[in-house]
Amino acid sequence: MTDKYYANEPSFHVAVDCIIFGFDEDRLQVLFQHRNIEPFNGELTPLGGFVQEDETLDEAAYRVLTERTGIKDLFLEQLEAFGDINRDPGGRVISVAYYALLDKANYDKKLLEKFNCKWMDANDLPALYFDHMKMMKKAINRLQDKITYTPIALKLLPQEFTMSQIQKLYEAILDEKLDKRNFRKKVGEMPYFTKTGKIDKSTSKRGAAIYFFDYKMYQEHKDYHI
Amino acid sequence: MTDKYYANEPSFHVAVDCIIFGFDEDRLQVLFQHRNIEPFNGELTPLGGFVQEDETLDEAAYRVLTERTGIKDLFLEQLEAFGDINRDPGGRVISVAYYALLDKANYDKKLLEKFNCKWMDANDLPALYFDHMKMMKKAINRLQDKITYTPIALKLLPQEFTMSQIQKLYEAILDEKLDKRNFRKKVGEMPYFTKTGKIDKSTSKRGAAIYFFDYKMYQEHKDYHI
DNA sequence: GATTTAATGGTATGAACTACACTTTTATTC
DNA sequence: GAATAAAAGTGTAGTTCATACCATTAAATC
Repeated sequence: MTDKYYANEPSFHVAVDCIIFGFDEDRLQVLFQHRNIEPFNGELTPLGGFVQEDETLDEAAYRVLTERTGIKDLFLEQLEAFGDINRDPGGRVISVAYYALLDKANYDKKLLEKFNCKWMDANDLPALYFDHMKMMKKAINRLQDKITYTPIALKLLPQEFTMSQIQKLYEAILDEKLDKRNFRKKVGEMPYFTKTGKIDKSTSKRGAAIYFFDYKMYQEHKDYHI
Repeated sequence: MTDKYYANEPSFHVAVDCIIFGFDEDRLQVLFQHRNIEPFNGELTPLGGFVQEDETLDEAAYRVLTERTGIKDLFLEQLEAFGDINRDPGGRVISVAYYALLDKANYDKKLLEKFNCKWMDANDLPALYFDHMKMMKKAINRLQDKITYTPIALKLLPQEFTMSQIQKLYEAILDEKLDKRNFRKKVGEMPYFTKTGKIDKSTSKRGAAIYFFDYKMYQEHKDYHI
């Protein structure tokens, strides 16, 4: 990389930190890793890594995410850059925070162990170092906001799901009970939630209709909200 | 700055770019500067500068802003970090975009000339280089979003203003006509818009009531929206 | 005092959200 | 095979909120 114009300007290590959300039955969860570098070696942190010269910020985040979870079908979005001078006592590091949504069921257990990762309940987070708690709060706020006008939350579920599952998912994210009939009414009005015809009997004797989300149709009818 | 832990990681120039909004009678405007460094020397860009070792990102943005406008009472918020590899042909630079709102009336004309700055109409932007147009779009979207649930737009007006002024301001930002009665109804319901008792006769024979925004009261009654 | 110019104030309609409780289905149990 | 249990599924009335829509008022100018 040529640097003939800006050579006199200071430079900084730049990292990405990914707040990775998963969903388990009825709980929103966040993925942490035991840090394997000093300082704070061994402590829990969001998954992160340093940006390399041959990658964009988004690519760095995607790399960290895929190499440690193996999951490629996910939602990933930047939150904000964090640049306080002493945010990391190990050195001046500017960190760009991301959040991601993925289906835990796709997560390779071996990778989880190999990288020493751990799911934690989003309502019961461990003590966090640096400004990681700020990132967490920002990520949860963004997620809560965004699921009210986009269907990104579905990335937390398998491709097929029941109404009860979506509702539990929304309740977990928004951290409040929702009215069943009103919720189903709204979701039912959206043309891109489609019945597969299949029935899930795993959670009730009666069985629940299984839906899938028609991403193609969604592109044409974005005008409905949950 | 110690760097004993991360010394092997790459490092990058980090810049801030500020999308600065102003308001003039009935137009939303954006401040640009003629770039004074190669490449693209002389072209219009948002106000920007390199982050220094002794400052946070926010501080860098605030510095760029105050040193070139002289204004200290403003709204400043980060948008997002931009890190494409070739976004700046002059070298690898990761830029953190900010947007700011300020009252043009406070702007020192001498500084404007000294730094070769120029207000442009937000609906009639010049050709922009790098990813500056992306930043612009993001800034305008954020602004449009945010004024519907916070009163930040008032930072674009003098401390005292008439109802017509706020309405024109909102119309300029949202780029649509608003119904006068409905607008006044909503604003009137908010306790923190307070009449000063003064009357502005500059724009009408009848005269319009002058209001001010009670920031203290706002802290207690955030539950009203425009 | 006639004219001009912008400021001011209210109502009726439709849309959207909220609250709320019983019936259906079928596997399991006795 | 009748009773039970457990979750899925369904509709309506009330209320709140957003929208559409103009005539009157005040004061300065001529």
